[in-house]
Amino acid sequence: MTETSVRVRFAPSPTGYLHIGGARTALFNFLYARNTGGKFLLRIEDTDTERSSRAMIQQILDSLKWLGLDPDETPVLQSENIHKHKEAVKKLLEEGKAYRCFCSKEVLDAERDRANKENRSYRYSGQCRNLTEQQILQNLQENRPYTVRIRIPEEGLTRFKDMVFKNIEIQNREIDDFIIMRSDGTPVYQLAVVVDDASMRITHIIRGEDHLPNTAKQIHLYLALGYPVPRFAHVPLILAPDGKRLSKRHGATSVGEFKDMGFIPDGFINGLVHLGWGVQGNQTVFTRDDLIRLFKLQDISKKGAVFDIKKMIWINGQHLSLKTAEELYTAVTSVWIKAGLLDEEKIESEKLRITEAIDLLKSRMKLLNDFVEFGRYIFVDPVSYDPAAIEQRWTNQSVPVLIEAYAESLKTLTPFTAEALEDSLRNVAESHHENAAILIHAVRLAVTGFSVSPGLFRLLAFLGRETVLQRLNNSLEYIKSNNVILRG
RNA sequence: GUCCCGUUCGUCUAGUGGUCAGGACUCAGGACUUUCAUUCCUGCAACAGGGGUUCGACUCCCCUACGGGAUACCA
Repeated sequence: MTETSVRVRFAPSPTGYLHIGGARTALFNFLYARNTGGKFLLRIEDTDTERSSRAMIQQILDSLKWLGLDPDETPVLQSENIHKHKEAVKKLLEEGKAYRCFCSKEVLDAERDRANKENRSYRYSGQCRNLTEQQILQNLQENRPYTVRIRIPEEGLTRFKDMVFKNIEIQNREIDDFIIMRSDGTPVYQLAVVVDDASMRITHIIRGEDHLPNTAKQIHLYLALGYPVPRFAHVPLILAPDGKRLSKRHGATSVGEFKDMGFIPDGFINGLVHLGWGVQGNQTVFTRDDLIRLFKLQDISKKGAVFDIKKMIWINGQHLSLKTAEELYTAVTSVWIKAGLLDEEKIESEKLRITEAIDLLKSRMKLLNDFVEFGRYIFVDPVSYDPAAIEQRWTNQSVPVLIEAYAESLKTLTPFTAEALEDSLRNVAESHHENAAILIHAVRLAVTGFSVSPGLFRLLAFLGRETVLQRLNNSLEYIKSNNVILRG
């Protein structure tokens, strides 16, 4: 790769869990890097020590790992770069591109309040913009606290071409001489990002639309510091169903919660990518490789997207059927273990059998947790039967007779295969002058407890003679002892 | 308030001057002489409003409305 090769970063602040919005930003960065053969980096913006925590950093790292969005280089901690930030401020000060501001916070706040009350837009008065050497010296000698402000040109226009939002123009007079270093000597975010992105040699900044208005400010910093200005791509925000911005306080769900719901990474990512990205054609389900191949920043929409969990679940189901039972093995067995249906040893000892069970079920599942709810009967006899199904499938008076006859025939059936099981069932039905469907439904309910399941005969073959006979007998008993009303 | 941005079916989106405005989710029907939670088919449903420009606007321009973001010694 040449030195112009793409370097992008995801820069979360560890003040909370990684949620859907952050995950999507990380994903877009990752896809862009992979699509262009560039590097995907991670920087933790932990300068707000009050709100940041180690635990949160770990959570974010874990979530990214689960999503398969591993950074290509060691993650950078912003807090470790403070000396660089301070140096940059010093340099700006020396070159006169920034200046010390001795106005107190109280005075500033009061001015802002007044402006708001009078419905004027607030701007810094510029009090300290042109202090003389003399005045500055005197203030310093008096030990008056100061912040440092960047000097923004009073005239002119700042413009840049956003890769999503196209041409953006902002009048310089709209940009305040914003603070880049606090009175306690710590640099402010706006300065820190610019210095960090430059030192990480970031070529493309892909981030949320909420940073769009910050961009002009940052461009002035790049210019003042003599750094090359990177390209920007702002992605629209994700909205809650009421159209409001999705936030921690308002409907945002952490990545961990989606994992717990039973999403698999590829399904989740595919769902995520539809929030603000679309490509010509009718494809909805994309593998990771598809996305890497097709992803273009130009195809990101400018409109905020409302998050739709139903579609997300459907997409996850598509991925579940797309994957092989082997690929799903670890994920599915772990939910089964958690549900107490399996234990660790069997994962190894019954690998073949479990793989077959997954294969039987997977095309009908939407979330991993469905394997527990709808896959129970793979491991244990039904302890109850769906009441609606009882009403529908067991109330025919010939049901007990049919089940009994079928059970009888299964005692000696060889081989115990799907084909043989089906032939046998049809024979039983026919010899009793009944429709095979009646028996099929009755048996399914007996064996699974549900009115729905994978193909019945394959399932019976899988469960084996002993289990099937046991469950058929159980059902007979249930029908008898619970006085299931029989009608002709 | 000011600045910036946006507005195609309920939702996610395709569409860049001439299309019956396409697809997906959801929902409703139907098919698969075995169920559906799989699969397939069918149906419902959209260019925010008003002005221009043009032979012709969802597509270009302006205005209005609505929505979002930003306006911190937070990130």
